[in-house]
Amino acid sequence: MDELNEQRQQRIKKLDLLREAGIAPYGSRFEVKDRAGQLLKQHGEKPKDTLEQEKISCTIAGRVVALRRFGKAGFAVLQDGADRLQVYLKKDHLSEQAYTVVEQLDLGDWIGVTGTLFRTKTNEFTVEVHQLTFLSKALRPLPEKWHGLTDVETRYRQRYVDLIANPQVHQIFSTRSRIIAGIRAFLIERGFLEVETPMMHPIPGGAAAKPFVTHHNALGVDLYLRIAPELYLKRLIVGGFPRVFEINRNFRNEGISTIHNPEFTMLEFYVSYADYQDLIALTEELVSSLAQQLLGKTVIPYQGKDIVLTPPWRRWSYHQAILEVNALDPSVLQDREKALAAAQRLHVPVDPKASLFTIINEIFEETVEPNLQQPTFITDYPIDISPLARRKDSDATLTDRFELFIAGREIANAFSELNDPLDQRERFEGQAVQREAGDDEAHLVDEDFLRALEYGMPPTAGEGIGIDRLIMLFTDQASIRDVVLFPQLRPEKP
RNA sequence: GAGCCGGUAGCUCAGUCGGUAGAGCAUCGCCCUUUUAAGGCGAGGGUCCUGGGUUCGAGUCCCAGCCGGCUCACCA
Repeated sequence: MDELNEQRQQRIKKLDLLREAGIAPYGSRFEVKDRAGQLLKQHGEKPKDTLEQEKISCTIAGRVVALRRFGKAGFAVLQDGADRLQVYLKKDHLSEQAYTVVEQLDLGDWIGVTGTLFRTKTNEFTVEVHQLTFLSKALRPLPEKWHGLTDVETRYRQRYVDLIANPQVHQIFSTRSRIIAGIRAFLIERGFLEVETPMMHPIPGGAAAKPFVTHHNALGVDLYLRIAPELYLKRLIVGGFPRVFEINRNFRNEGISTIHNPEFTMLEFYVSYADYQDLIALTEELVSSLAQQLLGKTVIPYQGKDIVLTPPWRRWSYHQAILEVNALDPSVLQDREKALAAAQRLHVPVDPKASLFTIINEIFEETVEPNLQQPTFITDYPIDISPLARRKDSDATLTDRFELFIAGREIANAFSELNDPLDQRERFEGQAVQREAGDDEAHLVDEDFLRALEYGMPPTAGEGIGIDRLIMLFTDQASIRDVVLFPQLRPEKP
């Protein structure tokens, strides 16, 4: 803090000077009549003469992000949302008090101005200011004007500074908001009801993941931050809502990486009477139409490569993909020893005691997933790794399920829901066996969920989409931390 | 959790072989009424991440730790 004091003390001194001149350094209401972006759009292309004839008056507010003063006049650049507009501050045009403000102005301060639009000698679209209202004093200096703020730790810890200094970061989070709004509109248009289900669960369910634990004092019970909303949303299908969705946070007590944050945003939606094939079509339409709407195209750049979101996307069965990518004989899918040998040959590290489906899944993750750069629906997952999904009619060892991969990452997971309460109970019991065998992420039996299914759930298809990863794709970001406003970091030392 | 890389002024960064810690921007003073990385002249500003050690002497070498990034592990 001490090293900051020089600049900070200077600014506090100016703050006092403003007070002495009768100006509130932390003001109140200001009637903003115009926005910089809208002025640029409406008048920004008009030639000098036209602006001089029209004498357009405007009132805008914003943060001073550049200041070029000379003698008794100067230019400031105001940042108003995503837009920047230059204002001209000339002593002759301002009251004595207003010019006092100009003299004490620092980078970072907020001001409101009223004036007329014109073009400077260098043809810059500018507001000639006649009235100036001081709105708020910044006591800390802004990062350097040319390089901005690049220190990654500071960018994440003090996102407010990142947003001030880096317009492209501002843009990413604006896009994030528009993507989520677009998804919401898409679903509501198709008859979905948006719902909110509990974030605190007595039994963490709906996914295989380690939960965060918390405690409710009055009830005297431990609760878990949800790892997925799935089991609650299906209760609502039982309750008779035919189409529901929820966009909200899930919490998983696991590692942090460029594609994992402990809290992340998930869209889950459920469609009565539909199956997973219907969701394949819906997913293609949702993602490609969002791309068209927000980016104006369905072939989008991601980390130096083009991703083709134009439907239709590739469909590839889980087992076919494993066999084709590795040129394996189908018998490895049935024989644990053969699978183990194949894994070793392919340099896929596996526990020699692992079950057949675990070995096969390791091979899938190691060899197939990285190849799924263009959008691909991997279908027909084995039942052993799909405890909530409906069995295939044609093969009881597989499920009516798909996962969507783009850029080598899982983006969505969907299936025809298992609505047979007796089968579901058996699956939960199978999970309990896996849990006892040491898999602490196997699903827990949720008796109330089973009771709900026993009241009858219509045939239903459900899907979860990882919103942060989708946003990474749309905004061409390599790290989830760059699409989450306040990513999780170790607490700062006091 | 492991490996690699990084942490020096408010910000962006240099710092040679171990020998008094630097630049640009920002800040302060003076000049300047159309600039736009404005300009000119002058000035101030440092827990070199922290703690040990080696040394006559450490930003620099060694050890331990903290924080961050990336990769891996983990995460169906």
